[in-house]
Amino acid sequence: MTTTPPPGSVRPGGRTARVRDAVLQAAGDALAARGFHALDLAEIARAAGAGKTTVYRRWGTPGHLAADLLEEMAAQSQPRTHTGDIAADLRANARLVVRTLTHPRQGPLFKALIAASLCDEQAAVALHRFYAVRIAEWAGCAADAVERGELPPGTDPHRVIAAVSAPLYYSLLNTGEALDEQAADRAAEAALAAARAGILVRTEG
Amino acid sequence: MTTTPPPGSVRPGGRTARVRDAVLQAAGDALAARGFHALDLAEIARAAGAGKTTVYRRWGTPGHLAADLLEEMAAQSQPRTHTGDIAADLRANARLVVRTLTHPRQGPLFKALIAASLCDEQAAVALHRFYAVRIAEWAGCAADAVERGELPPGTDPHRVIAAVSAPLYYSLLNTGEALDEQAADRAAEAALAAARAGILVRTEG
DNA sequence: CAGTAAACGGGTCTGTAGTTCCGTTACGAT
DNA sequence: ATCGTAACGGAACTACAGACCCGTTTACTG
Repeated sequence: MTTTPPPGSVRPGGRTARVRDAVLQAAGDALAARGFHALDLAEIARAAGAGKTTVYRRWGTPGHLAADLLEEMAAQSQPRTHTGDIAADLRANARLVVRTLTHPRQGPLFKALIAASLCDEQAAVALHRFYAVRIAEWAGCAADAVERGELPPGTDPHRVIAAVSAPLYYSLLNTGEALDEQAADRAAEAALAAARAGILVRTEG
Repeated sequence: MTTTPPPGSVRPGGRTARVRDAVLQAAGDALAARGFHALDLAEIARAAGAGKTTVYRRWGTPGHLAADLLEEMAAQSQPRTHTGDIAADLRANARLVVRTLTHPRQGPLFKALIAASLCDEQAAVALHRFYAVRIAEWAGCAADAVERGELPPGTDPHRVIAAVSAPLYYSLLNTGEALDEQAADRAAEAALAAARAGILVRTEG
């Protein structure tokens, strides 16, 4: 019993890569425009100029397609700012999150991808990896702040960054509260206050 | 042009109410067991012992069914604790949220309902109302704390309660981090630290 | 308690998402 | 440059979610 390699993995270049790019682009557009529930693989194939069979063979379900898009997004993750001041760095991070979530394309896209992660296990894993990458990128500024003595020793840089985003996503998903620059700055300051109070420390386990 | 009243609104008692209860129960079970994407109205009808036509006529789409379930849940919202100590109250709230989100039925159900809110506008409105009700219920303990001088004047009780839940939902949805009692206590303490620092105040607007 | 129409529900029909088949294209190894 | 086969893609097929029809049950009114 030999395991058949997944389609697209043996000859990943040329046409295969072009099809993947076109399909992921079309999937992103469709997710942003209509949401995860309306993701129709046949329509994606049409928009991408690819064959319906191809899309079904390589991705199979909307969830797997969303997962692949998330992996691509994680791979193209952008670098953080470096102001050398923890308050300014956290504020920059919070404002970036708000700008992303209120962006006419990115906002709905992120909502759709979160919906996908709640409907498909593979998409969930990909989404968690995506946020792990984003948090790891920004954790540097909190680690530097500990180094400089701006935050208590033992502070977990990942927890600090996560604490900045958390209230923003809570507004987006749970309460539907508006996201603006004030909300961003408040989120950054709240995370900073908690970190300074020594709440966001590493825990053994 | 007379507007036709929605089915079930003219004769809301007797059989109509029984069917609604059975359908919402079956919908909750299905959402918890298989998630929002797998919500099939015909299957719900079968499980509820109702006619397929009835379910399609009264709810029409999975999103509307989820919205109705959320309204029912908001109406049956449970009262909060009253310890008279803000730290203890926030910890109780955080632990309740963690217990709910890790509950074998409630956890998947909440995930499914959030997925529904990201796929259907009506479900989104219902979800936001649900959290508004929950937050309003618990905001009392923060308002009392301001009254007692445990929190700075001008503190927004709703923001304090939202700040407790936010990191827990962020772990559930974005990072996939485990939710335990430690996480609950940390969330409560972080919210308290931010509130004491005067970050979570009402803003004019 | 009787009459009316609101709501239910079984049976049937249909549009379409997803599968399968098979010929064509072109990646990549030699 | 040549060749084997991985991957693509058009077209026909199938299963089933969701719509429709119409007879039956029953909630509310007076």
